[in-house]
Amino acid sequence: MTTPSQEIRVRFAPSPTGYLHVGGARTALFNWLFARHTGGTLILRIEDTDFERSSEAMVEGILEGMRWLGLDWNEGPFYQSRRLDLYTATAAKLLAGGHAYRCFCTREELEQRRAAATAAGGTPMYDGRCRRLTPHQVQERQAASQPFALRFAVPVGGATSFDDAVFGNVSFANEELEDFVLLRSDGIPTYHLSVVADDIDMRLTHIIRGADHISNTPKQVLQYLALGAPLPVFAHVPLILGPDKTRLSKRHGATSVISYKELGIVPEAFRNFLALLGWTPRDSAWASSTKDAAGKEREIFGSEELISLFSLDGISKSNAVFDNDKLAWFNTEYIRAYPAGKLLPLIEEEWSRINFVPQQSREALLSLIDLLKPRARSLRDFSGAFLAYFRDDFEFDAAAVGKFFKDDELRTLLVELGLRYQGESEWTEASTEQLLRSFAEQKQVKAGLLINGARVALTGQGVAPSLFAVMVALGKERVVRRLSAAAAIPLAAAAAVEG
RNA sequence: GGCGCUAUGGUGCAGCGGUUAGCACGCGGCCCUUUCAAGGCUGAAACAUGGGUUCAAUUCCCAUUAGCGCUACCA
Repeated sequence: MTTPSQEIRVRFAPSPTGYLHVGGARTALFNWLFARHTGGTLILRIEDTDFERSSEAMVEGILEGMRWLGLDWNEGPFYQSRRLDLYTATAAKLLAGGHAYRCFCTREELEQRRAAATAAGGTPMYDGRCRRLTPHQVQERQAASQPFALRFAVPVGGATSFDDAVFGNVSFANEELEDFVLLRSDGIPTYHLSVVADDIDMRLTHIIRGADHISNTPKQVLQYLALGAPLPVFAHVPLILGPDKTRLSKRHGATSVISYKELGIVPEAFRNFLALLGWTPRDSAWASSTKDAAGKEREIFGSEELISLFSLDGISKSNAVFDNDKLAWFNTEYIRAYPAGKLLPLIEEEWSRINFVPQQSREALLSLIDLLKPRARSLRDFSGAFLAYFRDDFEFDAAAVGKFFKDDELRTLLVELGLRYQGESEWTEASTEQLLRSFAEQKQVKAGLLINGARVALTGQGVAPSLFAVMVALGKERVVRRLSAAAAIPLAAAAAVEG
């Protein structure tokens, strides 16, 4: 990491018209990684100039999403709705410099002309008629207090281009750009004006944002030029698509970041997954650190690694499909790798969601978590399938009962096994296993039958850690109690499966 | 429709003129085994199409096709 001659300043500028969605989250993440990598500054700016659609609740939702992902910022949040003076001043500058003009066309007129142009097979673009108004005509209309919007006067002819850190040189013919609106007739700035005014005012050096803004960029470049401001580096990041390769939307399921929290995803896993959607570490300088012991490429990167590895030139140009399976894999990897102490607070959040307070000591909880985490797919398992380890009130999984518990004789045997365990004084994995195996031999049944049955009776699940480890974790008292109650395990569950 | 961008297995990426086209997720098989994971071994699976440039194209150029984006007094 070299010391930049100029401080790096980037921003995440969401519009609070919805919750933080995965695309926005990745943009935020890339900005954050870039800022942290370069020792720069990350600014949070709320683009709420669309008063109709913006709300404070949405701002809170966005902040909550960022906090969950562990993305912090250095300045802000700034609200554009409170910086209106800057925009009108900037607009005045543009007007004074001859780069903008008043447009008296009404919304209705505009719509009509657009419809007509489309019907005629043409391109619906503002025809610039108010740009040709004489000073006298403008004066007249103003005197008549006709409402007007302020439009940018796009240069005639030529092209506007910029060097994108991801896409390279991108160029647009000026004749393709229409005289876009800077200030609406109510005096509220449009996005085109407020971004540029803010990006200049906040001295941003890099603009990292979604590729859906590429087409807007020339309009912004033109304003920088007109204002005599230095151009920042633009870096457009490809979009995230759903499995059907269309833009990610509610239709594809969870799109808000916070819904992944509710799904039991570990934030760091989500971050790792997101970082690798559209970005990969550039090999060369970090070759050793991106390979595992066997020399294969790794994909699990902690926050610090991600920060040190991040660079703009590792961003790919094509859109990426959000893959839930891969996210699930990252999640299990993180859950397995986390020490129990780090997992506990996350699990406690899960429990509080279902109003459950465990009675065990912290030590007991930690060892239970260590026992269970290799099999966890989600934090939700701890508030669902794994509940039998933490309390006596739990459900029997119908499929498990159906598969391992059909036999009536098995119930009798398990009850008897419970009685045997009751008489045991030693309680270790070895002793419990030995007792079960000799009991099986004595009864002339396969040990596996009892093991499978006992697993269901003890945990309610067909899937569990090693049975004898479970017995030790549960403790003798619980094991005896649950085995003794084996006869009462609901048959309905089994019937439901068979039916 | 116009303009822009993109195009390697099902998915995410690597490759940056000459490779048996690599890795990860997912999928199949085998081993391990008390269940299920994990783990070990292993298998199937890709350079969109057509032209160029070049001794040589997945790689460079151009078309075509497809996908996505923009096309508002939304952001």
